[in-house]
Amino acid sequence: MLDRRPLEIFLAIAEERSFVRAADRLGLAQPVVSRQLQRLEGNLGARLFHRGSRSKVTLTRAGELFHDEARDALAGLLRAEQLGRNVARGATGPLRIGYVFSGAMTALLSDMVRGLRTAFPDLEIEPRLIETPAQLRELAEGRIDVAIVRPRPSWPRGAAVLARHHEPMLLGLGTTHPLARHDSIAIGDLVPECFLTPQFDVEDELAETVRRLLRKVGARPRIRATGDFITAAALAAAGEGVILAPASLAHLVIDGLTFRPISGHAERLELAVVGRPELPAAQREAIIAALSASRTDCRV
Amino acid sequence: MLDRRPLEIFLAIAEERSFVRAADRLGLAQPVVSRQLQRLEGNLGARLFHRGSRSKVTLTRAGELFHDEARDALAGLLRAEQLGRNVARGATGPLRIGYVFSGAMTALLSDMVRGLRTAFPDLEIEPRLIETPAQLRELAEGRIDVAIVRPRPSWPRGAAVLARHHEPMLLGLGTTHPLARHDSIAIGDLVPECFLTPQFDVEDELAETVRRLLRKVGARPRIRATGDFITAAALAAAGEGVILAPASLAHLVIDGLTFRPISGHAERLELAVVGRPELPAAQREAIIAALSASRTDCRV
DNA sequence: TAAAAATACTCCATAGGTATTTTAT
DNA sequence: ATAAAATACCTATGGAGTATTTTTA
Repeated sequence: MLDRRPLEIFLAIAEERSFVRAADRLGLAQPVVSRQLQRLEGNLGARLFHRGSRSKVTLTRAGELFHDEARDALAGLLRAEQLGRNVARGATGPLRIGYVFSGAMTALLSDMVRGLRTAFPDLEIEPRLIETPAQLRELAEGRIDVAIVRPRPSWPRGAAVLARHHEPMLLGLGTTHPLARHDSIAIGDLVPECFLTPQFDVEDELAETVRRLLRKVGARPRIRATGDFITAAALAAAGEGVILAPASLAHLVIDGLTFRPISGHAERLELAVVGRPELPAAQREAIIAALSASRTDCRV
Repeated sequence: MLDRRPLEIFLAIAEERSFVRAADRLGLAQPVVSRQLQRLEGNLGARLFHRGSRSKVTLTRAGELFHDEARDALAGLLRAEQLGRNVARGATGPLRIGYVFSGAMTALLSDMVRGLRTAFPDLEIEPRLIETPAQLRELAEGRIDVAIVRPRPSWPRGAAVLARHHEPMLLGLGTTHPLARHDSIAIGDLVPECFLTPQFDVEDELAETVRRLLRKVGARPRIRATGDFITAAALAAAGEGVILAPASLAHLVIDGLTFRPISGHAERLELAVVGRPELPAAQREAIIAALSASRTDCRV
């Protein structure tokens, strides 16, 4: 029964202490203000203003008591509307990002987060490290909003591929390693080498990549799991083995470690950024913009 | 822009998880619900529900985020409306009662407070002891709502006289006092007596009444001020003097004290209950009812 | 196919506008 | 006399209804 308009009008009169000025402020004709207030007073059953034709309009006691609640109620409506619009634009609320380790290793995750943060300062960005299959499941269930995953032949119903990313994998090895004398390294030369791979989970991205690489020359790699990527890099620098890393990590300067391209059909790192169906357009665009702007090879 | 109706409809759909049932609950036709929600979604710029013809209607993520604010906003509106009505009925908010001492000495104040409390449990009743002229000033300025005062030939503009109260003043004196042998006492016999009067302020009601009484026989009273009424009564019981008290206090049993009517044109206690112009009708009626029901002689 | 939401239209209540009157200073 | 609120009357937006079509499990 009590609606928004009468509250606005009531509060405008209360602030302006005049029906004419209240009408003016709201862009209405004065009789509209008169009638709306009368209707409100009728509904509540009490006069809210003393009005004299020449004298100042003043709140009655009932009006004073009503005033605060009315203001709060209207503020509540405005806040709901504001929040609704922000939610719609994707400018507020939580945004849950799933990513595989490679997503963090390349610049994909950080570029995306930076771009979103710039566009929507109030967004609650929540990144979570999840393997690809689990991400796709959670994406379908609406438990994450964006997924950075390994490419799949098919995607969950309605999921939108926002970007595809691919870059070569480089070989990281100690500067004193014999192979470091070559500008690029043939896959065949890698057969006797020990590959150091960070192992996070049962499904181990990098180890799998290494296996695919050596399978091209009919060999199985020697693999040594390490706890994390930095450990692997440090051991490689010490000559304990070699590591595979995406090209975008080549600028990662580690003392005694150098990177070389792998000649021939080198393994490439492939990633895809996928948004859930109802991802707000503004967020989609911000993500695409952030990834297009990134220096890595990225096409939508 | 955001109004009450769309919020109600949004929340109804969210609760019922069905457009048809939501329409049913609100007593609307189903297309109304559809259109209103579409308009809301258009205004906000986001879908709020997933709807399939056969499947359950479920909130989108935007809808979930919007839901809480929407509910709060609507609750705010309802509360404002509720409070508005209560204020209008006079069922809530502060009610400031001014009263002169006689108002408390007779049953007027307590009857009024009891009646109002019964009718409006939530009312914040604030009684304040104020002299008559100050009460009338505060009544005109809207700083008190009801005044229990000595009658005046004219009242502030718009002030409504809710009740007039008058009762005889009795003489209180020690049971062993010589005058106590008479059933009623002539004013002339009181000339030599010492009147004990509680003195609260410069304007001293009871002392003034005593002076008016003795003036009828051309005499000036001996007056002895005491701090409060009970002290005066105790001293009178001890034979230190006599007191004047309204008849409604005659049932006040104090050991050694007895009351006698004053014959002839005895002074009468006159009080009036006046409400400020905009006093809610329900409060006016509750006051009148409370005072009519009281045993004291009271006419409106 | 059947149940539910969307669309197409019709109607009318009321928000809003203009012109005028009333009121209090 | 005049500024401001109230009243009278008109218009049109949009809220609500009925009938119908579209959609998907």
